[in-house]
Amino acid sequence: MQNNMQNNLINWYHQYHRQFPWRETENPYFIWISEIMLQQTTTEAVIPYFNRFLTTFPTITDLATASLEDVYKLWEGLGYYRRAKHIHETAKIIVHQYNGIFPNTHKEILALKGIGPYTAGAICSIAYHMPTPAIDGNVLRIISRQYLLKDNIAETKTQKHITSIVAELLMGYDASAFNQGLMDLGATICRPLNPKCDQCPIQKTCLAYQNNQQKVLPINIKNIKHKELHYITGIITYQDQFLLFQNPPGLLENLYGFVQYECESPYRFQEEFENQYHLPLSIVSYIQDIKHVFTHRTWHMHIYHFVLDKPIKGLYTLDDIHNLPLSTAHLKVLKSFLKHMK
DNA sequence: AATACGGGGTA
DNA sequence: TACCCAGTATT
Repeated sequence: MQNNMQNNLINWYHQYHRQFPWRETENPYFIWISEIMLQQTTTEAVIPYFNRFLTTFPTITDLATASLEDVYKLWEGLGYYRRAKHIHETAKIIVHQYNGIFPNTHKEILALKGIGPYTAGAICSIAYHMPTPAIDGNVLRIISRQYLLKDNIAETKTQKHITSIVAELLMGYDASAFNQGLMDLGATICRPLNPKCDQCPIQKTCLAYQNNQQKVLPINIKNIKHKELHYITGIITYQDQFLLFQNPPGLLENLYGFVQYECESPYRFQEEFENQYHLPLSIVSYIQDIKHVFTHRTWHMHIYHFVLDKPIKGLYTLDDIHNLPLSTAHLKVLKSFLKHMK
């Protein structure tokens, strides 16, 4: 066996790989769900969601026949809720077009909703041992260091270049162990900050290490515009019920939340509400301010309690709310209100 | 090519 | 703060 980068990585992986629930199976359905959950999400965050999800929906057919609301509820708090919608849609397609069996060609898998180049490559290599690259943030970083690539990994051009390098490296090796080896190496050794080069199985072939550039690479320049938004967030009650609405397409699509307007005062909120619902609203009290940070915006929620004097559509008891998917931001708001009231 | 899309962890 | 995380879809 050659003492090359691939074998060094694969041997290291077999000896030191991390244990995860999704590594106890090669069932393509389980691998699929894990890879979707792991998109831009840490492994620790995913573990409980993965276990709950597959206990609730042990087969693709179980998932396909569930309600979208139940799928969202299981996703509550995990973020990027479009993933839940895509998984549900895709499960139905697999039942109808593939007889409930997860497809087994790269082309068919890549065509499924919510599955892009990374996820298709990961599923094909892990579930089917196909020689497909799976280029994620870890791989971009490791390959940049290994080959001393000084190009910006945020650019498509650089990502294509790295994809072609990995495709070549993979040939003749177990892509499952190789790809997962890169992920584990990136998470534990070849980390973004303070890489542990002294423990690295592929240190000998690492050009960044040889040139002492491991703390400089990769180059990752992206400009993220961050907006600060101020809202009056209304806890609107009628007797023991709360008024919620379901988000339109866009941010937090289909999740339930409290009514909030981007305005200056609770009196403006009253006006906005009366324009929209054609019903009067009384202001009861200020509750508190809560800040919630998203990737590209921050919400400053100034929370007030309002009451309705007539019932309208969209009122839910606390028991009802327990079964509805809410965003983490508005779960915080609800919690704050309940604490404030007792 | 740029932007929208969550939430939590880390230094 | 700023950046990162087993990225994808849309414009």
